[in-house]
Amino acid sequence: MEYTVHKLSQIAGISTRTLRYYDELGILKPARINSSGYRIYGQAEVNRLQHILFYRELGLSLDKIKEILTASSFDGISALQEHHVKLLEKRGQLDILIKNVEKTIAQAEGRITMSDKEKFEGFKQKMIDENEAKYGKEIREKYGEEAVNQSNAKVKGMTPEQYDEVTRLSEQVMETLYAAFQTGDPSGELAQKAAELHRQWLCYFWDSYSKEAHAGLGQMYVDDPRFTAYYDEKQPGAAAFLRDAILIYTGMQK
Amino acid sequence: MEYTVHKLSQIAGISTRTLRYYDELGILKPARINSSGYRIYGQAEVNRLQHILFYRELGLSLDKIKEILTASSFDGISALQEHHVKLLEKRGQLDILIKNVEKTIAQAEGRITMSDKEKFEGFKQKMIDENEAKYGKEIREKYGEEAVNQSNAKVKGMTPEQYDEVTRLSEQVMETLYAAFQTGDPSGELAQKAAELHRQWLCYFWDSYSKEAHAGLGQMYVDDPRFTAYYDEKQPGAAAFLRDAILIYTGMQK
DNA sequence: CATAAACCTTAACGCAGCGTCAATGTAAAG
DNA sequence: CTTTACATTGACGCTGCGTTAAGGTTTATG
Repeated sequence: MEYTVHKLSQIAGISTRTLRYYDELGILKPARINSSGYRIYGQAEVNRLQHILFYRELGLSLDKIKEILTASSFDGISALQEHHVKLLEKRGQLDILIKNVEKTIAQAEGRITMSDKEKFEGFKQKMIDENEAKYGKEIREKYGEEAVNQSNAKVKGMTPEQYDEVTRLSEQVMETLYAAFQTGDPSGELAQKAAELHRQWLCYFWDSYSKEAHAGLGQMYVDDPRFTAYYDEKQPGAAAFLRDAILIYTGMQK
Repeated sequence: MEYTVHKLSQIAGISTRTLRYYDELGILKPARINSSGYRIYGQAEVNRLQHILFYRELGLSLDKIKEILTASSFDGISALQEHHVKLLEKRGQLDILIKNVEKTIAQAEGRITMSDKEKFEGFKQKMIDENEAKYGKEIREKYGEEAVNQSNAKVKGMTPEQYDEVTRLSEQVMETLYAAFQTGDPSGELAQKAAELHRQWLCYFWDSYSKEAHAGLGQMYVDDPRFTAYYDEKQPGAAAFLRDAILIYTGMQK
């Protein structure tokens, strides 16, 4: 596909000004200029822009991004793997911040005490910035390429079709679950469909399916508060609702 | 405690320049000025700064932050609860970005196909900004105050001591688990301690404990890939290791 | 007791990463 | 053939500080 500034800005969610600025800086030049002087971007530029946005998300300056991208040693795939590592780190920081605000609420309500230092845990971007030196070198040396990707092991063993299907399924489970939750009836059609989709999704990871194990997993969604938070994030009570739907679906409870 | 600019900047992880700038803007004024003209901050200012940093983290301009904080209707606790909601949303966005990079890697390796649009999923901060209107109003109206806090329901029912204990315990589980993982022996002393800590942690959420349920939960940590990722994030294989340790601990397997 | 180190102050300029006009040209649709 | 929706190159403006300058204060140490 070929894109003009406007089209590319649309799909990337940025402004046309930004694209022209990146051109001006030499960080993202269009593939060619047409007869009217319009910037035309191709596939390579789309991918390059994605890299730019990842780096920007991680707080790098445009200067550094240019430096990295124009380096002869730049390799797309290993860069993506570095993005992955850094994004997980960033999520770790966010988790700390979330714990922070939870604790602060508890403290404001007089349920716990909290030091002033604790009140600022999770804000520090310093850690991320300092890691820039390490970033992509030390980490990989320390754990090796394979270990870094090991968490994707199950996904990696899949065919493209399976991968697509499992992604689609997990999204469908969520969508259906939330829609079903609105009805309030775990034995209803929507809720049972959610349970069925959940079963299909599970079968991509389980060697053999059993009703008991399925029902057990549903119970765990309620038993473990971290998992409850996962499902309840968008709709509180969704985890318990899913468990009830699964219990009915598996016939373990009427 | 009372702090000078330097001390406060240290514990908050920001620069002294920033503190003076916030003073200049009238967004965070010191509690008093001492005889030498030094800025002295007190407890109220520490809390206010924390609010400022939360809002800044969520992308608000200093102008808006000032507006919010100086409004007569400002309430600390409900602001904290709004921070909580927004931070969870932000983590959702981050999760999308992480999925994005994982898919992009798979695509680069030729395992799946991916549209150009998909390559920019998760970058959009627009969604967050657009939600600002809803933020804290619609959500609370729809589900009611209690429902919003329902995910914390279990935690809320705890005494300060219990809350502290459960937080400490979950950290200990992780630490002990990772240390045990290094030994490679799920029947070893460290691994069994991790299982014991895990049991203690569970008992804060379960009404009654049974070996079978505990062992079942351990199995679920491996069955559900999302949960596996939770434990495997720092050390791949940790989830399966914990399951094995629990199986031995509960006597369900030698 | 002096003096160096480590703080504090205000004032002013500088910079990145765009947003936002302005003035103008081009493509596609009715 | 005109309107509408694009495109172009400037150029100025803004936010949120970093940084330096030119100086006062406090504390530790020889």
